[in-house]
Amino acid sequence: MNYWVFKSEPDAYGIDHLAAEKKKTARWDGIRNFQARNNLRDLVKKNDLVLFYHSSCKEIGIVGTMEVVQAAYPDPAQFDPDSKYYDEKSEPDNPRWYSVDVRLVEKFPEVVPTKILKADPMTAELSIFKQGRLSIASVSAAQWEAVRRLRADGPV
DNA sequence: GCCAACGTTGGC
DNA sequence: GCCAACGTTGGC
Repeated sequence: MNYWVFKSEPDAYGIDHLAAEKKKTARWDGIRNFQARNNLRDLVKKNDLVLFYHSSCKEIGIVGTMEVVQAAYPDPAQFDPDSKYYDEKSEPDNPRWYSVDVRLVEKFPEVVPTKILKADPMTAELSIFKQGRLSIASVSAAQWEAVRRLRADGPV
């Protein structure tokens, strides 16, 4: 089983949106970056665990955890001309973009903010800080454990 | 809202 | 296949 971090702007889709979904489950779609796509399509598997990261917002940081409930399948939005994720270059028999389905496991009582994450030697190495654009990135078991610890010891 | 950093595109 | 220009992301 692998660990991941998924990034999203909460104004567009945040953890509270996921919490409000039926069965707290939703399609994670709109990934339009090739390296993120490769991770999603080839490496993200059912039952993998995911950190939910809020970017470009007031409280930037890790806000909870999710579980992958459905491995990669073609993102239907790429074929929908009305979607902002429409991609005219993608063909149905050779889709460019993929989605997975995720279920909310836990919303943290407090955001674990970037300041705290960057202060910890383990989580400072998270790829979200190393490679800004990667919206789907792997997390080591040690990093996952470090986040769990920061969450438990975090600011009151 | 600004600006730096990076991914993608397109001309050669 | 390189690389400059462009657009977008994302932290502050």
